[in-house]
Amino acid sequence: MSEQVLSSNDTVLRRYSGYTMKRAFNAIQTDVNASLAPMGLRMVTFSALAVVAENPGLPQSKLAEILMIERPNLVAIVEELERSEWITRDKSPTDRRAYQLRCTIAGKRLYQDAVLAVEAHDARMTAGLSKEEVASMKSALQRIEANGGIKKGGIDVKSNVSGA
Amino acid sequence: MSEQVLSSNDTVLRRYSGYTMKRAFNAIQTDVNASLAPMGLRMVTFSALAVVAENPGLPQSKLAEILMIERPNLVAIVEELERSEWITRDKSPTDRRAYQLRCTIAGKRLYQDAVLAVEAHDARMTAGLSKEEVASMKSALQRIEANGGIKKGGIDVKSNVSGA
DNA sequence: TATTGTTATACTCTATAACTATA
DNA sequence: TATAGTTATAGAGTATAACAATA
Repeated sequence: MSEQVLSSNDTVLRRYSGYTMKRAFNAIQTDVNASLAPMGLRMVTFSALAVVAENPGLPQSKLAEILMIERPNLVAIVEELERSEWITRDKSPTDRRAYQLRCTIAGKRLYQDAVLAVEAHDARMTAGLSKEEVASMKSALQRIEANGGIKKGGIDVKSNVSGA
Repeated sequence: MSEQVLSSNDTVLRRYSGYTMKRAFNAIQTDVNASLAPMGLRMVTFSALAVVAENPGLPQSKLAEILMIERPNLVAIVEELERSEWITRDKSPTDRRAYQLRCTIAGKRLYQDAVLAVEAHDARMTAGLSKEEVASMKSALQRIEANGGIKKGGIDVKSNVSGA
């Protein structure tokens, strides 16, 4: 024993917003997925269901844009919701390339239950924080998100980092 | 047109901390990886390098525990840092199963450069927020992380953090 | 020419089981 | 028996190219 391990902690990383945010988000994701799993939903399928419920008739391309998911990756998500008969995909009468997404009755009912589960999850995760503290945190997070979209010298800053 | 698409936004999801946090973290991750890529680092390899730099001699199992990475997944990360000759893996004299991780001179130099890059990244992402707002956000995020470890009716009660 | 939805594909991240060599 | 490091593997999540049908 006593391998001369010092404080053996991550103090040095805690000064970066990103590290702390990653750990908090991991905790959130674990908890929300555990909360939604019993009703057959995941974080992303809940998000898609919510946006469809609030924007009936919207096409997949719009849903993908709203959730910032690439169109190819949305296909399986929409299929999953359709297979469970929580949403319908009807051909658009004005654009025969597009589908109109809408919640079924069962989908709306599930969505209502899921909202309660996610609200309970949110309350659990923010326990000990005042409404003002949570509001302030969300505001800061949205500012960070907005700052991310800013490109500096006209150079396109994207995420693609392939090895090699 | 007028596909009857309403606000076509994600307002309904913005009330959940997790959704806003996911979007903010995506922005952070994209930016930090773009910042570190030119020096051959990613977010996770930077984190590992930082912890090794601050805790010379620690074994992989401890590094995995600190960063909350499963041991099998840490192997490739450590290999990557070793192959680049930024850390060394010496057999522990007191436990022949374990390795002692240490930064090389080049690793320490790279780490210093990377710290500057990550600090610049952090300043960029939190631009427009006061020091107090950033500190408050981090505090809230750490509280959320701590709340995640707590199981209510069960056995798994972890650390009870201060406050409340 | 551009867009919608799709297929195929590939790379990353994450989680688990099981092995070896030690303890 | 338990632990340190490893291998193999499988599941998500994410990104791009290219296609058919349609605009």
